[in-house]
Amino acid sequence: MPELPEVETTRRKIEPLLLGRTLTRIEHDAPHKYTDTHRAEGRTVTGIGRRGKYLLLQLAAADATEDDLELLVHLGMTGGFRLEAGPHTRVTLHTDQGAIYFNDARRFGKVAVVRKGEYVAFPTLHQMGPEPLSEAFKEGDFVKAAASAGAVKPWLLSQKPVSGVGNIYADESLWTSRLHPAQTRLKPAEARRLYAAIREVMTAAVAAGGSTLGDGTYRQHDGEAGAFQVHHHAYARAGEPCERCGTPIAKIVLAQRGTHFCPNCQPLKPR
DNA sequence: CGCCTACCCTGCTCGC
DNA sequence: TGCGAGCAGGGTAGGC
Repeated sequence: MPELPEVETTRRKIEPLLLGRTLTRIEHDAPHKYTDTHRAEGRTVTGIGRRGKYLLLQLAAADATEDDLELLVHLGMTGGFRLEAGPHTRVTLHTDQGAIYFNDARRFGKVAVVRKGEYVAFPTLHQMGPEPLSEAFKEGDFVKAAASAGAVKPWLLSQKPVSGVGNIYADESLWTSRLHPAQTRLKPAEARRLYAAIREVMTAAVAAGGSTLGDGTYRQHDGEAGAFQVHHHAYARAGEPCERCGTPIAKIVLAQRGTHFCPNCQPLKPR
C-alpha cells in the first residue's frame, strides 16, 4: 500500500523521466478504471506534484483555447512505474522520448485526466486534508477536530484530518503516540502526541524512501527498495515483543484493515 | 450528514 | 506436487 512516503519517493523518481516530455499516446485496458486519458495526448508534462497519495502530472495548456489539465495517478495497493512492460502493465504512457509503464497487479490503482483542480469525481482527493509535512497542517486544528472524532484509526484513514496516512503509517503513528487504534474523542494531550508522531513518522519514512515489505511490492521503477520497514514498531509485527514494554504486539481487524498495536502501551480508555 | 459495511481485484502463502 | 481457501487493503457506493 503505497502511502505518502512511497508516493513521494515515486514522484521524485519519475520527475526526471517525465518532466518536459510530450505524451504522444496513452494505451490501457479496463476503461472504467482509466478515464479520459486521451485528453492528455499531445500535452507536455509541465510539472509533477503530489497530494496525499495521488500523483498529479501537470499538463499545461499550450494556448488560451485549451484548459490546463492534470493526469491523476493513484498507485492503489500494487501500482508503480516501470521502464519496461510486464505482465501487469495496465497503462502505457508513450512519450516523445520513449515509453513509461504503469504496472498494477491487483488493479486497485487509478489513472484519469481531469481539468486542473476539478476533483469532484474523486471525493477523497476533493476533500483531502492538509499535507502532514506542510505549514497547512496545524496542531490546533488537529487537536480540535480529534476531540469529537470517532475511532482514531479510521478517522486518520479517511484522509480528512491529514492526507497521505494509510494502514502502515497509521499503525506506526498510533504506536509512537501510545494511542489505541479504536480510541475515540482524543484529549488535547493525546492529540498533540499523535500530531507530533505523524510528522515524525512521515519525515523519517520519506527520508528512508518509504517502506518495502517482505513481498517486495513497493519498489521504485529502478528496483530500489525503501528502507523504512526496518523501523516499523507495530505494523506486521504481531506476536513480536513491543520495543517499549515487551508485551507481544496484537493484531485485530478494525474498519476492515489489519491493525497492529501494543495492548499494554496503547490501552483503550473509556470516554 | 456521518458512520458503517461490502465490494473491487489478483498474486501470493499456507495447509492438506 | 496440486489446489483451494484465505489474506492483503484504498477508495467508493450504498445503506441506515
